[in-house]
Amino acid sequence: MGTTQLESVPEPKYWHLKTVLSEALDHDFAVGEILPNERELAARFGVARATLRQALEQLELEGRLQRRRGVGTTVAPPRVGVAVGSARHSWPGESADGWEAVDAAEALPTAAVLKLLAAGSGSAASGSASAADQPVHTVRRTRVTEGQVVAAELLYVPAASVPGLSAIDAPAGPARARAVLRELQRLALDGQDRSVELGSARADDAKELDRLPGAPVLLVTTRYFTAGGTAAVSVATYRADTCRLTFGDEGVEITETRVAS
Amino acid sequence: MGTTQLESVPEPKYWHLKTVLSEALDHDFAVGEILPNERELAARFGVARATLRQALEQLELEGRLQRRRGVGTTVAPPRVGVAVGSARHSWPGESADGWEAVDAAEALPTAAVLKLLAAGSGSAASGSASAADQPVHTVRRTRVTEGQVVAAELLYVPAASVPGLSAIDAPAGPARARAVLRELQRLALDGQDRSVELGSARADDAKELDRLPGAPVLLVTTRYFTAGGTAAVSVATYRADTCRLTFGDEGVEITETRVAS
DNA sequence: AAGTGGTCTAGACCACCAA
DNA sequence: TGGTGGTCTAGACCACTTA
Repeated sequence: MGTTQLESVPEPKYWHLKTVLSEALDHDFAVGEILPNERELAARFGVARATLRQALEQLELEGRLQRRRGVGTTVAPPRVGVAVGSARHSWPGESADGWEAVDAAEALPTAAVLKLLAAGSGSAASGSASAADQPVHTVRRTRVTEGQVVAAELLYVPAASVPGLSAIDAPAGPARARAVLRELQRLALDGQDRSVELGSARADDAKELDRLPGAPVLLVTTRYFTAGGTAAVSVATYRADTCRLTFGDEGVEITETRVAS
Repeated sequence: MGTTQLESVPEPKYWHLKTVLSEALDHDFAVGEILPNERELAARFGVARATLRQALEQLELEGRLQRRRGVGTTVAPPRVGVAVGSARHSWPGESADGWEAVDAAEALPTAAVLKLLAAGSGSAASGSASAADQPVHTVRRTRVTEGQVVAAELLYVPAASVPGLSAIDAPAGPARARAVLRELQRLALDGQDRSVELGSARADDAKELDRLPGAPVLLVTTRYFTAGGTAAVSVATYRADTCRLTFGDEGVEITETRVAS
């Protein structure tokens, strides 16, 4: 009666497990060190393997662990900070910032891409279905930081945006991708627009990022504006486990995060 | 022999399930509509409940579904875009942007907070342990968008940063929090620094965000610089399921994302 | 071939919400 | 009180890596 029943909520096992493991990682393990395998860890803590895995999954989500099938679970290094918003208003590929052109192709835009391209154009051009029939050049790029692929990007450039685009005759491959970027850079960039959200890796992106499909990723969507409207849209898929996106307005960079509870 | 064995990889059940459900959500369901419960869905698809849950978890991670214990699973509305980087270089609380001061307190900084505050100060002041002994004012804020709490923030202000801070005598509560912010705004802001990463909600943040502990969140860490160095640091915890962080340099806003595979 | 993490099952019980 | 999602178990088999 008088007892206030303060927090009688039983903490879930996996949550407690995660806390214990997290502290063990801080004190008793070095970066890169291999943990005991899941079956042994589960036995050691007296829980089912599924419960143990639930704790490991969260720690991996937080960038503390790295798990690879057939290999084992290792202690992850601190997340690498990748600059996303430092160079203000520039076309993709204008500065050597770790991006590598991979390939380029031409296709009709999906509904989602069309929607991204349509917004911001101001005039209500959605009346006719013309935009959907216009082909879109897609450029695939990859971003490498500290020897590791941290992001895969798809850039969509409507053929109508860039006049010189139809003259490109390079065969598929990096050369063609670079050619498309070069043409794009000829235009006057009026502004850009960026958003970040959580997603899960599509099969193709996952392969490029050396992760399993469905792995958590940070989706960075950028729209590039010219006087004519939205000239291009890119969707970059960053590994959420290993990356920290930085939007430093200056050269300064945050070195480490993790605010303990 | 001649058969190239093209992609003999069997797609995991939960992955296929997710695809099927995703398309069903697009075509046959309206926002807010309640899905059949997990046991029935599992039976309908002929899989174990755990497998069905794996698919639902991913869809929730992608912001397509919303699940509430004791209630059910509903179709989520499109993510709300919350502006994070629009107002350039301003102290927290300077513009009425949906943030509400909740409380303020004073405590010794944790090692992680200390680290964030130390970096960027230029001079090697880490020699003495003085900073660790200096109390830090912590301000709790909450951000509401469209009637929903989308973020919880903890702002750390070293007492040494702001001279007028020691004179504050307001009792705990919103009034005290606002008083601390007011003092902070008196300083000249030299610059700021921002990073975004994936995390899981601590118990206190989860409560504020109306989620379970461990829910996926986007951690936005901001450092505020004055001539004297890092004057304050804030860590904002955004609901990853419902939020899309926008860094628009202008008034333009992305309206919808989701690039289908 | 042996060992790892990834997937899947068929149950059980619990915490929470609404009627 | 009944129905929902959340947690947990003790198994099984599979895909992958390494030796």
